[in-house]
Amino acid sequence: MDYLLTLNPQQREAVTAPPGPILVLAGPGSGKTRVLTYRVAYLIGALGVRPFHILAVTFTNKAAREMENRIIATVGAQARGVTIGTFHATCARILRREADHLPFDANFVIADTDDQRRLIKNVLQELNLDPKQYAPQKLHAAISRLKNEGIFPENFEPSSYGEKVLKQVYEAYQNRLLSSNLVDFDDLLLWTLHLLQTVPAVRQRYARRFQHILVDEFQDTNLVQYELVRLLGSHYRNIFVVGDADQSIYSWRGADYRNVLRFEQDFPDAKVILLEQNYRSTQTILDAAMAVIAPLQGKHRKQLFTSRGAGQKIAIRRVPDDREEARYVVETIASLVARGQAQPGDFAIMYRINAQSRVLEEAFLRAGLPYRLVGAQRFYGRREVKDALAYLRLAHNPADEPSLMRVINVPPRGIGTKTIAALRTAARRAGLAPGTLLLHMAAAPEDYQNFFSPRALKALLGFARPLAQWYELALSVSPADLMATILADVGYKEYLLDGTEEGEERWENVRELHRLASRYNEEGLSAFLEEVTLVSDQDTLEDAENTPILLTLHAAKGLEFPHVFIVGLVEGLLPHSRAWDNEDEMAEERRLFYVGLTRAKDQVYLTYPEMRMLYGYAEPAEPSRFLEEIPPELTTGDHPARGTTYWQGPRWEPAPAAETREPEFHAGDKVRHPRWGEGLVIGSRIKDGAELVDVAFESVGLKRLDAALARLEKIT
DNA sequence: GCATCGGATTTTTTT
DNA sequence: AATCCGATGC
Repeated sequence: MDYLLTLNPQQREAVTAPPGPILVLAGPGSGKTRVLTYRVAYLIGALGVRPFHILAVTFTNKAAREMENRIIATVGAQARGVTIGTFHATCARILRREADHLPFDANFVIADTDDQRRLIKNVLQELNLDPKQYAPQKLHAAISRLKNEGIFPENFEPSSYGEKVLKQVYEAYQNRLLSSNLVDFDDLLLWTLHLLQTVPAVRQRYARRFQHILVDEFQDTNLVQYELVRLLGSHYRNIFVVGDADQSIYSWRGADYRNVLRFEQDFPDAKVILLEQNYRSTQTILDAAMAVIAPLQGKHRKQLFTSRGAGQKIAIRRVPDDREEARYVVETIASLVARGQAQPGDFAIMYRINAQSRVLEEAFLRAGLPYRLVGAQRFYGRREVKDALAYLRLAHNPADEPSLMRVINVPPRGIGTKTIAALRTAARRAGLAPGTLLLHMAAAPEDYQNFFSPRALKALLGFARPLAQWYELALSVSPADLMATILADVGYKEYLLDGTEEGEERWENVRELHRLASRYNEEGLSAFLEEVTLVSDQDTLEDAENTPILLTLHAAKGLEFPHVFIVGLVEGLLPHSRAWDNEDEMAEERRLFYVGLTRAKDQVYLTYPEMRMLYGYAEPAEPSRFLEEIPPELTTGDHPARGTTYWQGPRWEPAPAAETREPEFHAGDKVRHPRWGEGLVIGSRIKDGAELVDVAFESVGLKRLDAALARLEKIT
């Protein structure tokens, strides 16, 4: 147990605490991953707990893999018996095993966001609801919220007309999922909870099996997850949770950091251990980070400290726009690397929204420097990848309606909206999923002659017959071979390769997917489909390569880098404009910035552009309020409070009177711009005290300008 | 049934 | 800017 010697007293206290409920409040960089890992090792090595009786829940699959490897390194191969995984993956395993008690069967497929949206749109159509009035996205979010609170459609009591509609949609949506043998992300948790609540035998089996439960990132669990932990731990009460309320950044997906308080209430005998010493960052970085979250009130206000010393000041840089910002990032990295002061892999560039990655990518490409982008979306979100996966899912489970609808006419095979509507109707009458009906049709086409026009029947059979073959084939061949067969059958390669470069790229992606599938020869199709659906963004990150990494602040959680850039520090982006009128969301933006800052070991670089791109237009941007709150003495460069004149002239204040100000420019005015020449004013409006003028220039087309900044001159 | 065009709409973060 | 949607014409 040499590893115990490497821990500080608080860490050791946590690792060696006697069984029972334990709450570890761990600041960033305080070694919580080590504590969790060693705790498992200690349970096995010192207390003789059998790995089979341990459940460890992590936030990403990558974290799960790492933890497993580290436990194995500490206590040996027997550690493989520990159940380690994300909530979602663990629940999926339980549901497959216990499917007998549930309204779907064990080979269910997990519906991703895309499937969910598709289904909701279908449901709206079926219920004759206008998707303009009831935005599918909003409904989806509302349904997800209900699920995260543990509410099934039948338990939802609507209290307004809107909620009544919501209930209707939720009900229909849930039925669709079930008839397609699908389970969405939230369902994985919800059905597992339902199972544990309603089938005592199952609850007891798992509660007795998991003598010890450990949960990482506890501040980002939602209510259902909390209940799951509580029920699974109900027999032994050995629940070890680690979290940091200041790093709670997922409330929009139902996470509730108050689970930390709830835990203290539900387990009044819980031992609470504080880890405050930071082993990651310099004191300057910690001081800046604490300043950012100082306005938040909390019960346990932490004082982060390190023995590493002050270190470098935080570099703040003001830049004209996002392109210059990206150039600054790339040049700074290149010059530090050239001078031998850092390795390319020492750098991470973080941003608030994914859209910001593009300009950065372009800058790296232009400079000819390699980079890595963290984000599953990048690959698994591609149309061609989704198509190929939909085919595989369909072969695995023909009842999968979203997958069927996705590919039934891709490549085009004469099955249009009319035919699909007829197929749907026929399926509903027969009480079958459309895909199942197609299987029947392939076997006995004559049964359907009366229902479909000859033309429709022929088109449908053109799909139904191969589908029936794939369904057979799926049982006997590997996922990779199945994929190859299907794609060859439908001529997918020819469909993609249309002579354009984009087509080439798409086909490359399909081949990449095929390569991934070939890793699942042993585990089979079901495992492959599950893996590709549950990948998290971080899971796509491979450690080996020595290149800078681009990622969102959310994806940065749990990671650390010597040098961290956070870009786009302007009002509207960080904090995001969606948080402007909501105190809770604003607090979360603050924590998000805090998470970003505390990822850095040695040096932080913050940048803010004067102009922000929005929907293709440049708009003037104000420095983020968070930037101003960092004590200037911790920084070098362009701290907004350093008295650097912001815009030319007096600083632009959104005065109340300005709201009623009349625009100086009007549609029809002719104007001249020093750079773009003559143009015609299309319109002008006052927004936040600034006059925004839309001008159509002969030279460059339509531009939106701030009248106070652009030197626009009226001409007659 | 399908391709094309123009207009509207969009972006927060992700399992 | 990029994508999605619906209307139009073939």
